[in-house]
Amino acid sequence: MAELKAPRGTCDVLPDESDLWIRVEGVVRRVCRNAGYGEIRTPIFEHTELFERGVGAVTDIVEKEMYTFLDKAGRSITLRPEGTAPCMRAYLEHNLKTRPQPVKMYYIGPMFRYERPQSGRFRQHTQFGVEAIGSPDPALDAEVVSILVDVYRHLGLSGFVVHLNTIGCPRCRPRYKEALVKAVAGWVEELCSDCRRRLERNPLRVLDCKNEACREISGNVPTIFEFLCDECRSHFEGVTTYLKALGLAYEIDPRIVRGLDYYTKTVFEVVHAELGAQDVLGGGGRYDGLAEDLGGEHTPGVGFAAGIERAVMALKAARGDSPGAEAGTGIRVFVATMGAPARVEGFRLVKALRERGVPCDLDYMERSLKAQMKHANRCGALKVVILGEEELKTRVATVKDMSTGEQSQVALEGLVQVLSGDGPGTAT
RNA sequence: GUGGAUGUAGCUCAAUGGUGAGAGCGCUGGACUGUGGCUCCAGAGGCUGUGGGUUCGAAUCCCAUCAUCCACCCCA
Repeated sequence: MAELKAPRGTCDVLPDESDLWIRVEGVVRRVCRNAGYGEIRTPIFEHTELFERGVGAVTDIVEKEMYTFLDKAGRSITLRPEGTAPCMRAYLEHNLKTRPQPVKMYYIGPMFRYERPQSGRFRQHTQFGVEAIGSPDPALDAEVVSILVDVYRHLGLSGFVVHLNTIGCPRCRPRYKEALVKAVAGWVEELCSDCRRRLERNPLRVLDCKNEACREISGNVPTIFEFLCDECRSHFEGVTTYLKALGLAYEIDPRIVRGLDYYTKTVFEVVHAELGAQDVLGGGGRYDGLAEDLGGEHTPGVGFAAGIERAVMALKAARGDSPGAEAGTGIRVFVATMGAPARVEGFRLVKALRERGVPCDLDYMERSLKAQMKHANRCGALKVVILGEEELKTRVATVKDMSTGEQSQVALEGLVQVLSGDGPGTAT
């Protein structure tokens, strides 16, 4: 057992698994680009103040989960815990309002939160997300939801559900909070200790408590829909209209409230049944107040963030998690050689094949021919080129098809062409 | 930060307080001196997480610590 291990809550993605990651990232990029979103790459650390003001000073993230340190000049720096505030910061800093609106951006990258690790939760995790900044149009809310869903659909994932809600705006939300507190007032004794605390700090959180008793109580409480102002009501209707137009299935779930302060109006989550307690694949919403929180002028925006680790977990759960017949190394051709002169020839051949875009490899362990064949098989090679003294002498290599076992003789000169699929192949 | 479970070979796991800690898979080699998958044989690989303690004797019992897993809180 190695004495040096990856820090708590972090992990290595080994080559076996990285294929899956690359697939997820590829789908994200394709779906985003098709919808007119360009990639933004913001720093991995920011001034601590950005998150204190953006995410909200009384959120759990800011209160206890940030990786914060002083740099050598005494500045307070924080490893980013989320991607939306940095995107908005970049929008304001670079005056992106001077560009055609809305500005649509996506990102993929690591986020950091000092939390106790558990299934689906890490101290460094990777999020992909999109932000559409500069327009209050409910069509954008729906677009953003559909982008997230499309990513999962294109990954072949099923068994996920879109939960949709609205949490109003600074005009109507306080009225609802008040009504909520009043409605629960008679049952405070029945609430769990966490919820009693929530009641004071953030009453909406009582709605998504997992405790049975709390759920029963909050189930009988008025929903926010009765308290929405006209603007929020029509915005929500707009969002649902557009979602229906897309034929996108969703469930209105008055319990989802989200934990970051900047959300207004639309909030949503995509949950997956097979993920355990941390079942949220991704979530997001509208944040029309964020720009002002950061000292900019009023600028509406919507977006989401989703966890790549969780997407990968869901994909693994779906395929029964049987990497089994080892995904292979992606090698198509293996060049087996015997003797030093043949190895030099093989080394050149491998280089030539790679130049032609054929993934190939040869032995580096001084293995016997037999062992090289075995190795080639395990690597998943489709063809093996055998080069020995005889082949060198006659300038004709033996090519074995690993699935049929058939062998053919191919002149060295035409080998690259045959193996790269250009020529019909076979000879002499 | 809180609660529970678990730490033995690269992986999955055995071993009543009592010889030199084992097996399967994987890895390397051989049977087959130039031919993979199947089979058989062999080899390499361990400070039993770490540090204390109890004991004639500890992988095993006790304490501490670290780590992992699961759940809470919260979130991706």
